This record gives sequence, structure tokens and C-alpha cells, in this order.
Amino acid sequence: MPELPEVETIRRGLEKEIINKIISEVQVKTPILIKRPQVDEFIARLKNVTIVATNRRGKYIIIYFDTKEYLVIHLGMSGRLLYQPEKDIFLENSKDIEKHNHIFILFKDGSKIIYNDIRKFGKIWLLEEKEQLHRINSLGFEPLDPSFSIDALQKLLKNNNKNIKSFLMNQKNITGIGNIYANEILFQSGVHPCRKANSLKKDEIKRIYLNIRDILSKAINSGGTTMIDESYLDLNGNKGEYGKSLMVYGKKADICPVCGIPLEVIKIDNRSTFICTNCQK
DNA sequence: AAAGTAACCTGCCCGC
DNA sequence: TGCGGGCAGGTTACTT
Repeated sequence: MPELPEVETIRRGLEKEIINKIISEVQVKTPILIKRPQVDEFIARLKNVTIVATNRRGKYIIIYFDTKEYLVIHLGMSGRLLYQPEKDIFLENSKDIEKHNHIFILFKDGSKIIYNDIRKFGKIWLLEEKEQLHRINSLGFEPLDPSFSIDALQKLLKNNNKNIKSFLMNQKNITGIGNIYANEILFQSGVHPCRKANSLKKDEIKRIYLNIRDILSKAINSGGTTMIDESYLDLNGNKGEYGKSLMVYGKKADICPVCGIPLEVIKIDNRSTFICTNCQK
């Protein structure tokens, strides 16, 4: 589910709501989600710590504590973080939602963060200051960071013989792009997703580069993409508005918004890929 | 060694 | 009405 814009929206929510809060207690209903350390230790080490900062790397959320320890959270396909300012908030469909509440982080002021995840593909680690995760160290460029330049992209592409969509979705190249935004970036760049990365011309690379930054930025500004099923919600339970700006993703049996011919759906790496064969060459 | 496939889970939608 | 198949924003581990 959540790609960079959704994860960044959630991180901003955390920055706004939980900085300086003190954890009074952590409850874990689904231990399998905690990857490190063991659950008992996880709970014990989080007691009485203060939240001092948040960060994001690709699709990973990072929460730092005054103890110098830090929490790493990946939401998988259906993970959510939900903030509740106090007890007994009324939620629509609360039974369906509550069924998938797995972890509760309670704060001394009575507010809490709930980790909710229908499919349980998410993962959480609590790490010491000197501990690092290989999976984060091996991530590629942060696409909105100044270090991600057009030259950097060009170099990566030159040495890559995969198709451009697989390239964009490989987190070791650029991190944070998933299926929605890969589709949108390639459509708006006029590049067919099956094109080999090392075959792209300079003007195509430039368009892809600009669209990566433009689309991800706009999606963040819209609070991410909530599809009809509403599986993505931000920290405060709000939907993201970028779905209204999607041009091809999810538009099965629809027409190209630019030229009007029927869109096609193909599979790349077993993921649905929406294309206009007239606009994307 | 690259490329394809299965696995991890739950829920929804469709066709029969 | 029910059952099976396919699908879903992700990533890793195993197989050819």
C-alpha cells in the first residue's frame, strides 16, 4: 500500500502529534510483527522513553527516542498508524478496524498510537543507537533529496539492463516508488514501462527525472493516494486526495486522459501495469 | 547469475 | 447462496 507520499504524510502526522510525548506502556497483540528484539524486551525497552524526532527513509518510518534507541516501521501493503488523542473515540466500522489493531503505544498524557494492519505484512524493529538495518543501508537514492540528480539517475540507468518500470520499483536504485507512482511517472513521461533502462534517451531520462520529483511532491502535498477501498488513511484517519490526480493507475477499462484510446493493463514482475500504447513509446 | 515463483496474510469482487 | 480464482499500495527467500 503505502509508497513514499503516504509514508511521508504519516511521518508528518507523527512529527505533529507525538514529539516530546512519553511512552507509558506498549501492548503487543501480534508478536510476529516485531522483528527485533524479542517482544518482552521490546516492551520493556520502550517504557518511559520520550519521542525526540522522526525521520523517513524510502518507505520506512523512523522514530528516535531520548535513549538514542530508535524504532523502524515498515507498513507493508496494508499497515496503518492511527493516532488517538484520548480514550473512547467513536470510529465508523470500528469493529472491522479494531479486529486488525495489533500494537498499542500508550502515552502518559492518555493519547496513543495504534498499529493496524489487515494483511500483517508490516515489520517493526527497535534498535540501539549503534545498531543498523542492512535493508535500510542498502536502499538507493532518496528521490526528493538534492543528492538525487539527473546525472545520478543517468548513471544508474546506463548500467541497468532491466525494464524501466522494474528499475523504478527496485528500492536499491531509488527508494519510495511503488506500483501507483511508477505507473504515473512513466505515463506522464511518455515512456513505455517495458523499455530497457539502458536504452533511454537523454530527453526521456530528463522527463522521468522531473516527473519522479514532481509527482511524488504533488502526492505528498495532497496527503497521498487513498483508493476506493480506503485502505490508506493518514495518522488522523484522513484520506489522501492524490487519487483524483491519477491518470492511469487503477483505470482498467478506461480511456487515456490525453489521447482517448483505451488504456491497456499488462503484467510486469506480476504487478498490474497501466499503459497508453499511443502516448508511451 | 539472472529471472521467475512462492511465501507471508486478509478481504473483496467476479463468474459460475 | 456459496465456492473458487484472482486481485490488492510490498518485500524476501527460494527455485530454476
